[in-house]
Amino acid sequence: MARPTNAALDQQAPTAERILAAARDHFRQKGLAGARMHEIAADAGLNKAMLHYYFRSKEDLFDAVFRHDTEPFRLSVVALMLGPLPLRDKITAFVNTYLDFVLPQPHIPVFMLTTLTQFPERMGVMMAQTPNYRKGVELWSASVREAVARGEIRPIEPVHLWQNVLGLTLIGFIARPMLTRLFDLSPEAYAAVLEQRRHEVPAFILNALRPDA
Amino acid sequence: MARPTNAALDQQAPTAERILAAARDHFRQKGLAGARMHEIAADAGLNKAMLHYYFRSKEDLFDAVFRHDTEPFRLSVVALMLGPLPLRDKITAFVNTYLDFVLPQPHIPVFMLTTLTQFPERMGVMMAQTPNYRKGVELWSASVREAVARGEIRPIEPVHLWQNVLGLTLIGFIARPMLTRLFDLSPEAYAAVLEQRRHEVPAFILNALRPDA
DNA sequence: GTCTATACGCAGATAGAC
DNA sequence: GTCTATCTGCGTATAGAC
Repeated sequence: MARPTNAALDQQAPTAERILAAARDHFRQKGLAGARMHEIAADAGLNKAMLHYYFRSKEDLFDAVFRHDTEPFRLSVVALMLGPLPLRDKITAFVNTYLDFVLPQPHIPVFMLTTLTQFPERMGVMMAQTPNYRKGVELWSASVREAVARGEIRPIEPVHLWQNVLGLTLIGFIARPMLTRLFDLSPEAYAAVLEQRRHEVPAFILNALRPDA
Repeated sequence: MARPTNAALDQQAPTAERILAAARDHFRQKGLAGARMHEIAADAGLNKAMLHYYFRSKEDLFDAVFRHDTEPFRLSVVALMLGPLPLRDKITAFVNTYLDFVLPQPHIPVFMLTTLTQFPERMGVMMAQTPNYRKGVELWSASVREAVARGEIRPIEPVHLWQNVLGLTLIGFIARPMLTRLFDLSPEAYAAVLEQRRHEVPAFILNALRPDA
């Protein structure tokens, strides 16, 4: 017998895990306000009381989901930024790391961004749970400025380059409903497009940064 | 006496307008599920009953807001795509059109994208309210392919180029909470960054597309 | 730990006077 | 058109038996 792909349906898993897995699906797709505790309970094969037994309140459950969804990714990115790679390799590595995390769970980007927009105070909480993030950003900025000074890349501000990398990488997940309709793409065709971003995005960025000969 | 900037507070405006203006603020920031009818009513200087008198239900009110927020922009973009400009000018014009629409109302991008993610069926409704959108997309794709064939730009698929233009243009509005914290930018400094996108984005794209000499 | 039953509040929606 | 008062259902959360 094949294992169910969704942990929420795996009756073997410990109760807390089943709840978290079910909660993820609902919070990612409907947000904090839109999700319903009884639906989460049903998907986890339990009733509402158990949710409150394991996680005191809806907000606590939401916090657990949000943290679980973002933490490993944040830590990877900081590690990457602190690492020894030269700028262009860091860019490529970031794109690949992002796609590896998000392709299996394509709702995460919208979930993260809308949560941070609706509750900006959570950004502070997240940073507090991300050691060395400030050092990572400073190293990024420094290495962009150095590359510019050395003439390796065209002049660009670190904020703008970071924005460009991020925007190009996540747009496919955020604008999915729009892009599939506009270009009339099947789910399979769209999955292929997302996979192509792995090469398309770094190539686009590195071309844009290439200085005149 | 200066006119209040927010139409919701303008006691002179017709009631329906005041409701819509107040509703926009709430739906943009909290979404359909998170917004509260009595809060919208209070901001419009009315009570809940009036909201239901003018707009039968919460969903109807939401639809009106969503349409109002997206329609003029959609129509502009289609007009632009159907127009006579060469590809590179179309890209620049798109960026500027987008920024003109969104800079004064920076919550719109997240509002639009989360709405379409949570209720993908609305994409169909939107398309039905956007005449010639299909022709616009086809013309875009054709002109990208022609430019590639003529060697004016590096080879790239139309979906990818469209994605890149969109991602680079809207990321600043979507990732605002993240970027301001990471790079420690004041609201004024961040506003300046967004304004710089007007030049930064087209320059980045045109560099990326530049074929080898 | 897991359940059933229930408390409690609040949100959306309506009735009906003015 | 605008209001006050009210209905109704539903959603979170708790009590308490097993």
